[in-house]
Amino acid sequence: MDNHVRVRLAPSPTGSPHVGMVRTAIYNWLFARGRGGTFIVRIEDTDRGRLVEGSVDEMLESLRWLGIEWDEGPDVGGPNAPYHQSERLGDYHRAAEMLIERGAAYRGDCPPERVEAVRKEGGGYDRKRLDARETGDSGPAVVRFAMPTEGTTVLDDLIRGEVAFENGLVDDFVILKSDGFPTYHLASVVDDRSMGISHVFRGEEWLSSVPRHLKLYEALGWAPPLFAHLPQILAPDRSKLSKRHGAVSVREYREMGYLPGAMVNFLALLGWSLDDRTEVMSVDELTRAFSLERVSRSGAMFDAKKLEWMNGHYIRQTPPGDLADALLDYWRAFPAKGIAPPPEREQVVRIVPLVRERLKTLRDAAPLIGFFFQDGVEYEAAELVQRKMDAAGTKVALSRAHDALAGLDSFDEESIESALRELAGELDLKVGQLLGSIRVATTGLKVAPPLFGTLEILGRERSLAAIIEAAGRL
RNA sequence: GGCGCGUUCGUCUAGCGGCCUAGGACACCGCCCUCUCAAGGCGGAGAUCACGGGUUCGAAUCCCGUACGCGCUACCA
Repeated sequence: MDNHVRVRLAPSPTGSPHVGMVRTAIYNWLFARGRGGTFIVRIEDTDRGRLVEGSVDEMLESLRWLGIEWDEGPDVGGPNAPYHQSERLGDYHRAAEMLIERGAAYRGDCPPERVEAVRKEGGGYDRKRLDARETGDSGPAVVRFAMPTEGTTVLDDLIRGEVAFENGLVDDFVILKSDGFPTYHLASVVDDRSMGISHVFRGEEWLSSVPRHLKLYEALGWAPPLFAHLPQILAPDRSKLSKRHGAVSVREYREMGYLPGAMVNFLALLGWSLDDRTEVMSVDELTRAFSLERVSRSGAMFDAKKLEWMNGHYIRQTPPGDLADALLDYWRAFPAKGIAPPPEREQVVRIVPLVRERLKTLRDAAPLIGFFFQDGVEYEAAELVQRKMDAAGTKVALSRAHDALAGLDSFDEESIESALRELAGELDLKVGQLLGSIRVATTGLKVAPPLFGTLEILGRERSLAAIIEAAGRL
């Protein structure tokens, strides 16, 4: 039973992959993986007017980046595979013809206003009146589904339970457009059937269309798949999430320095939970734990702050070597947010432990460690002078620090720390005051990685030179 | 307007009749730790469980109604 699971993600190539679409992808994927099923990506490109060049590639690239792998998709189907609906027009036309022959659909070429008008007259209207041959109207020909005017259609939704719809309230929707392309309703039903889809997980905005789909299956003589309508992802103002609310495409999050693991984990939790405490979960754990029973019914607001926290958590969990690789990859992909020229991996691996718990995103790294890779540091001389100190005192402190460090047998973190702490005592300064001056002198930053480790990595020569130069500026 | 779905701390949620004087996480506040900033530890504030009726010995949990929010109502998906 379980190995009959075949689910699909059916994106429309109309722009960048939205986080809502990605969440739907994650649920489908986790469900399939958890049950030894198949996960398919099918491109729903039936609206030629809204097609956006390159969006299929961007979509697939985003899924790949997230680690979401599909078993069948537009890149593995080969010619005539049903993965681009635009290549399967014959299927939809055949289905439409079948429906027309059975009297379940009809060709109508009168304008939409006329359809509406005839419907409003009510009382079991004769659909032939919608045909131009009868009415004398003329417009582009479309095929409409003859929706039953009586009875109730009931769906047993996997998440929401039974939902009933009055057939008479659903209009005769278009299944084949005048340009020869099918609408979503026909195309998805035909494809889900031909691809052997067992479960349809999609956004709740589709719930209202269910009676159409169920009646289509019925008229075609096909058994429908199981349905689960997922809660929506909301913007901070509870409206639908869109560009005006900030980043909505996964590409943007990638560019902002988010880790794919954090992204998947966070999105999985937007509308689903395991229990009352487990939040950080690997893909393996998610796969094992995911179940429809625990998907919530109400919409979930996209909490960027929590994503940020989770990303920081993932960064802290990442071993230094892996984090260095992630940073290098990130800088390579987005040079503007990196360090030029690209640093040596070895060097980054050494620095990473110093800043790992200070990063919320990969983007935070460059400003914090860029000085390691620059020749000189920039700062205002006044910044060297710490609280309750003056220029003269700072100058003395700096040159004494230089001497102390110069005399060290070994220029390692521990030796540096004890030397500097001792010096602070001798100068009757707070440790923070002394280190503050040295920090600015060597990094040019007021907020920087821990100083002792920083100096060790910087090395004796560079450290001493920077301190001397700073003293000279006072 | 019609139809459908939804409604527990600001946010994500736990809860599926008694364990709830409602638990966890993010955010927020305070303290501790501390070379800056973080991270971490400890503590705090924050939800009369949308509202009103029922059912029941007992309801956040079941039923009905109302309100509000969202979705659909396209030759868009």
